[in-house]
Amino acid sequence: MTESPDRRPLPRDFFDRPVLEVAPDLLGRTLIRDTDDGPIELRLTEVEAYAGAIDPGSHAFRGRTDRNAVMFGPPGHAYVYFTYGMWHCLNLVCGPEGMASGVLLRAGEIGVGVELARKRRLSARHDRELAKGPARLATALDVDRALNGTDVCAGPEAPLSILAGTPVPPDQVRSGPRTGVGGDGAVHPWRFWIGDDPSVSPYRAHAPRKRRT
DNA sequence: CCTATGATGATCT
DNA sequence: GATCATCATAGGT
Repeated sequence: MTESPDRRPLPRDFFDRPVLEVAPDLLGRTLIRDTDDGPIELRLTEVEAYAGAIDPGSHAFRGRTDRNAVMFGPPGHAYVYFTYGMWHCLNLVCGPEGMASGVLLRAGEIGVGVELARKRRLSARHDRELAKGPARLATALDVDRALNGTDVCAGPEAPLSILAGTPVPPDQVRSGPRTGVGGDGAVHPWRFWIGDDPSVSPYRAHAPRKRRT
């Protein structure tokens, strides 16, 4: 007997906590993207915590800029950034306000709207790869910087929102170093995922880029 | 399965 | 000019 997912929106208080509490608690929650063609729903299976101004791995580490301004605002809002010249990544801002902490949404399993996600992810050979990785997740859900700053606690009518879903029991949560984060930010096991879930992305250690000639 | 590499542009120094 | 919270592809095992 399994309990059905909770369709209530996560309250803003959920995000107004330290990011290391919020991040593992996001696993199993339901992210909804209300597109022009219909809704896409995703069950979160992998996230990473970024602890703002005290975290060398965080975009907020060197202070507020035009790009990261949303991170310094109130919790429960989307921070979307563009990277590597091609990709978008989606974060949710956590509290306390001003700490500029956030959770990178790294992977999930598409429930509703699989056909819509497939159209946006033509290179995916299996449905479990539709949102396996942060840029794939953003692509599958048609998330770009137009959604930067969206309040995700406003309910499923909003273009991007999150429902309580089915939280994951602590004994199913795994943790380890963050993907692609090097230097002093690499020591913290601030990546969280659901054990044995097929939609979780493979771990990649930080690799310095080779110099172009 | 695995590793290596090019793509591509905003952002920051 | 270098870096970047990445991905798709090519080719080897």
